[in-house]
Amino acid sequence: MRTPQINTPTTNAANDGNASALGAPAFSPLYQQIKAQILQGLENAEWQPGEVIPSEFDLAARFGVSQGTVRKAIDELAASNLLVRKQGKGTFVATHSERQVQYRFLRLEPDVGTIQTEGPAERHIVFCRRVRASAEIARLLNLRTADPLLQMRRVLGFSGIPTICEDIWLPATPFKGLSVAQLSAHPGAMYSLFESVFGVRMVRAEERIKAVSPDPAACELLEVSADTPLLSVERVAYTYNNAPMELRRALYRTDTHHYKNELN
Amino acid sequence: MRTPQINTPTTNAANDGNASALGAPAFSPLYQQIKAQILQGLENAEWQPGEVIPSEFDLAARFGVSQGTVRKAIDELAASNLLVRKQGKGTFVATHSERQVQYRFLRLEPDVGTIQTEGPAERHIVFCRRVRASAEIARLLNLRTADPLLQMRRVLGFSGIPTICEDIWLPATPFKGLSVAQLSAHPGAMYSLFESVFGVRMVRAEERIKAVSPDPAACELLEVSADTPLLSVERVAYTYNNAPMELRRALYRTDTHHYKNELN
DNA sequence: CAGTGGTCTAGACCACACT
DNA sequence: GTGTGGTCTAGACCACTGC
Repeated sequence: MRTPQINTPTTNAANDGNASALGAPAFSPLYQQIKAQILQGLENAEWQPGEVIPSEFDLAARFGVSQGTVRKAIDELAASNLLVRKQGKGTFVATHSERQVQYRFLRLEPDVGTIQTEGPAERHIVFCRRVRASAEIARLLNLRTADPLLQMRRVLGFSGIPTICEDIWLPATPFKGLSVAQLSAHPGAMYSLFESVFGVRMVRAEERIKAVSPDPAACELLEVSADTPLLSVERVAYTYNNAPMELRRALYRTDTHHYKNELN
Repeated sequence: MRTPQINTPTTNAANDGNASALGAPAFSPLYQQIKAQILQGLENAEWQPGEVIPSEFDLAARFGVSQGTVRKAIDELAASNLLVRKQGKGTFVATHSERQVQYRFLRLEPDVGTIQTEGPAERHIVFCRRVRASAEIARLLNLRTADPLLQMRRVLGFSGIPTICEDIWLPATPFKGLSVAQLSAHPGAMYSLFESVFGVRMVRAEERIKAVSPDPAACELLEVSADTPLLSVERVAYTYNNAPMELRRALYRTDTHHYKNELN
């Protein structure tokens, strides 16, 4: 939000082709630069989740471009679920708590057709403690080995059946002060808490899925026998700038549920 | 491509608000109608995969709208991977054979970092026969029970290790004449053959994933013991109009590979 | 060079929400 | 009504491709 400067200062309007003669081949369309500026505003928490951002005309004036250009920038941010447009009201910073789907990245759904709404799911936190990063976890979270982490284990159940058992690792610094009490008290999903209390917004995630046999601990927590195959889902969730902020290793029971994926 | 007519004939240019006073609340933006018309052209095979479609200006003239409106329609079709834009050359009908990724919907990748390119994968067709649809398969493919189907079973291997075993069901009518010889002869992926020989283009797919223990037949084909958990992937692939055209039930070995998913 | 898609503008009007 | 996002237009110029 600092610099209304665009590309080379020489030709501001229209299009100025490559930025600098004899320079790097870097050229990005105006709307990409606007997009980057708005993204910067989001990272700097200039606007909080749920708040409106300035109108397209305001932003256009601020950046010295036309409304259509701002529009295209916002279009892309809205497509990445970072902003939400509401006709007649404004453009809002996306938030986790408002979402219909309580579980942002959870792709598990019940086998039976429809009626079973899943309800709010029973949550049980097994433990929450401070640990140090193993080499592997450090690599996935882009930290150094032995960096401090928070680790928690929890079980999610649907209709009284424990279905998901997951270990969660978080870098200690951004989540300083996170406690079991907080986790238990918070009504909504975990990402909603991260957002409202710690200002950490998860933007996208990558999952790696395998089929495994459960270890004894998981057998007990999920109440299954040792020969029941489970879905192993390793998820790394990212904030802005592709910065990894969370690692989850979960085991899903798939006798009554399945992992649903849409391919385009 | 038939009717250059848009919404109500009364006001062609600009925007005419709701189509008919006192009529249904149906209103769709011009670019959506253009999009539908282009889609119609794709369904009617007016342009073949790999071919160019008319330029934005040509289409704009044909439909009696501005170039920007056509552009927005094409934008959405390109976003759904139905069209591919190439600057300076034109807009092309998307094709499977041209794709870098040989396997359109396959999300399995090797665990080890990078170097192993996977190669072209070894393919082995176990059988291919005519069957009749069970109630369940008929439901998934939007057919009637006992409708004629083609069923084939095949095994895919990477680096000499059999990794995927899948059953494929296809409605017999659109795929009349498909033979093992054809399948074996065709160099590329299966969807490429469907497209070039039978004119069936798969546009999107849905997968349901579970963890299972293999049945004896799968054990033998995949060379694993009965207590090795496998990923069960049921995929329904759709053409235009959300018409299901293929059902696959696959088992993936996940000891050396994993299913990779990106969540946004 | 002409033709294509890609970007940008300025202005118009529509649909929706709030007051 | 005013202000917001949503659609549409007409025209300009840029970037890339191929003749």
